[in-house]
Amino acid sequence: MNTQISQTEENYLKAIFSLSLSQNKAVSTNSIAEKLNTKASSVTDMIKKLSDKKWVDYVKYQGVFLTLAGKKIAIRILRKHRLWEVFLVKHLDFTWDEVHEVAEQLEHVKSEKLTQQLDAYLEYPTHDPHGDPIPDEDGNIAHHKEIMLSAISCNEKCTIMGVKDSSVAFLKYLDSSGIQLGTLVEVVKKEAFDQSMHILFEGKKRNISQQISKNLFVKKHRP
Amino acid sequence: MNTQISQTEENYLKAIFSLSLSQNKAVSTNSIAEKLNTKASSVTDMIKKLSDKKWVDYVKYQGVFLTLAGKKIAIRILRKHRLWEVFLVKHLDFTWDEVHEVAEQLEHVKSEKLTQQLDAYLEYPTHDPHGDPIPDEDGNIAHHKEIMLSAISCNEKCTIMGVKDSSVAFLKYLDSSGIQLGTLVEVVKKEAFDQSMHILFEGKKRNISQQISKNLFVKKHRP
DNA sequence: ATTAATTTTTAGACAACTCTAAAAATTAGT
DNA sequence: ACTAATTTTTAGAGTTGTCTAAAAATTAAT
Repeated sequence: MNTQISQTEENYLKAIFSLSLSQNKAVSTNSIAEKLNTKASSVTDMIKKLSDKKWVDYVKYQGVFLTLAGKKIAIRILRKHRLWEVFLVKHLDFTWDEVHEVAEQLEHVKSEKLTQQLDAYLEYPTHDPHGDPIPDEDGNIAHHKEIMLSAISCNEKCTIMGVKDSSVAFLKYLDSSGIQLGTLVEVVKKEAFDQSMHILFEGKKRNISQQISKNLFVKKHRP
Repeated sequence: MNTQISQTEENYLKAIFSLSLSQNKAVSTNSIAEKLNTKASSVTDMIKKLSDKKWVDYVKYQGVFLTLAGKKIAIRILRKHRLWEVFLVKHLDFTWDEVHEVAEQLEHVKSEKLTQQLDAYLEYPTHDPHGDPIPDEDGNIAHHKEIMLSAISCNEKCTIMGVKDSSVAFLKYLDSSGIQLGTLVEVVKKEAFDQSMHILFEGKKRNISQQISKNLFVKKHRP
């Protein structure tokens, strides 16, 4: 059995990890296929391989769970991905909607020293440019409490902490609106009709749809 | 035909480029196989593919030449490799014998913006940590005149400009001797017997074998 | 509780890259 | 110039990861 992990295997573990975060059931073959833009039959093949290597627990027709070993690998890749994102934005003038594609490649570079030194060089950042937490060397993830802007009531204030949807289109929309991580937002009014909300930030007033407010993580300010 | 270049194809082009520098004949199948630690039959297969893609000119049993397009790709990879080496040494505390392996991975990351921004961030370095020139954006390489320390006469002075052999073993030897790029060296005496030479640098005297002096590029000081 | 719809797996095939062993071409030696 | 040694290519096969189409299992619906 080949002992070296391939980029493809890494991508599968990363996808399974990410899917398992938003549920506590086994991860289905189809959901993995959709996430990786591949076919269910390919996923089944790969899952068998990952299972042989003891990175997932697999029961036929029942989907998979990551083992501890598998989770460790997935988190290590996530850590690299997010560290590189910080590097690209902080030092190479990338915007937050440009980093993902390049980080997808950089995350597969294998060198313990590289990761550690990069972490140190960036001064041990805790979050990436989208507000997602960066796992530490031991794999601990400081996950933010998941409060969405859509859950904030009238006249309450909050700070933008992260994005749920990190598609290029959404990030570009935020840029054009002037909304960034750390932006202080006050909810002025909510429309019962379509759940859109009027918000106030940096002196500007805006109306945002529920689709927007449901994809922004916030930290509520104490009243 | 697949239009995207694979990492393997990139490595072949890089190897052919490097081999073609030290000769002006066609590059042989065997020499490529040796360089890439693979078998001649695998090389033949790949060469056919590269030839189909118009990256090499290939005549059966006669070896290959890079086409202009092929050379351009090879130089672009070399540029990325050396830029990353500079980054690793300058910012991430890597030593010059550690960088190669990691740069071999980083050089395959595909992003024009990444390369350009990295170049700018490093302030447009002209040489990598081994003294090898970094091609500019247009592929121009400022190649140093190839004078070896072994060709320097008694009582002449010179500066170490680069290494020919960049194996880990050789680089470590140099470190332990205190020889670095930029070190000013005076040739004190040459033994006719074994061509070893006595050199003086930074107040220290040393005897070095011909194997060493033949692998150090130098710039002669005007008399 | 059967049938229908959906999901998942299997079977067979293909593309990229690799290998070993044998055949063909080139080069070198006398 | 002819044989011997070397280099290169071909033929056939293995590995990884992918796909389509069909079969099997699970889930949903009446």
